[in-house]
Amino acid sequence: MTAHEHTHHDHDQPNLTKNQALVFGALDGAEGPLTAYAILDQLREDGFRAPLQVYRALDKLVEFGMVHRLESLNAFVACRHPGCVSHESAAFAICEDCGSVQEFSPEEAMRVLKAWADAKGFTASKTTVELRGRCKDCAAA
Amino acid sequence: MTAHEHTHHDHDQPNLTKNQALVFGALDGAEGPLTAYAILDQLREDGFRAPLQVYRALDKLVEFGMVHRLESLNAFVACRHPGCVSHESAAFAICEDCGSVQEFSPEEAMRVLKAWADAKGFTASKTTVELRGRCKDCAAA
DNA sequence: TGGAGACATGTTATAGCGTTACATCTCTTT
DNA sequence: AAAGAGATGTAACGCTATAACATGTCTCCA
Repeated sequence: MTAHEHTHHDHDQPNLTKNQALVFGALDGAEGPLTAYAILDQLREDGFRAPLQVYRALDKLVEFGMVHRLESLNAFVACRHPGCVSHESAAFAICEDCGSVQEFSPEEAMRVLKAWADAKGFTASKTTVELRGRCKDCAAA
Repeated sequence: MTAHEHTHHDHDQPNLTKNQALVFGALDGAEGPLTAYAILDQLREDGFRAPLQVYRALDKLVEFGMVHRLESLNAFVACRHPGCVSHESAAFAICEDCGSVQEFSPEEAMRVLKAWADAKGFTASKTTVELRGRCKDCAAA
């Protein structure tokens, strides 16, 4: 079972290893983001025993572009790029009331950031954009 | 000694408490970002003994807009807003080679993000924008 | 004047997130 | 069969952050 043949952020679904498939399944089935330890607890019945098993799988899944890390939460979500846009331009709106996360692709904003980077000679390998606040539903409640 | 009378992200320099002043001094004198524990170690000779002393001061300094938290590093930097722009629109370019951090204010990008949020009914209380990559100097080397 | 309230501080313990180091297993290739 | 590469298992540890509780230090005002 191999999980290679990948350049970087490929759009093809790679052949996942057993652990990668289990971790992705946990994230894909979850409503919101999960921490590594939450995933570990969920996968104990599948034989998971140590954090490293989760982190190793997460590293690969992020590399494949199938999972995003939310820096401001120290948590992970399965990728739901609306319209199947580039994984490079992902941004997240995180509701601090209900914990929901919306993924979106602010391509115009990303262009502006890239323009700044180009002008400064900065080569960005990853761009993190996260909005923390209150979602529509929670604001209405 | 008081450190109040603040609405939110005031531009006035508040009267800092002893601990706040020490922590801010450490960050302001540092070349790059510092973790809370690095600050703690640096302030042991000033009587600091526990992480909480640092975190309490950091919370206030962030609230005052004098310090930014870098989510992707779990570290903190003194604010160096070029041109004294709003603390609300701060972004950071973090070099993974040399550890340097450039703060900038991509107001156009922030406007685009705010427009998305408005359209979705999302009220953002904080916006995190961090570029990870390679700075000009390190690319040249 | 002395007590109440508000805020800052001190201290210990603990919870949560992530990695190092090392051993083993399973395939593929030759 | 031997060698190499990648995946996995396990234990121990280190870094990041907070909970809970105790104490100190002011100001205000009855």
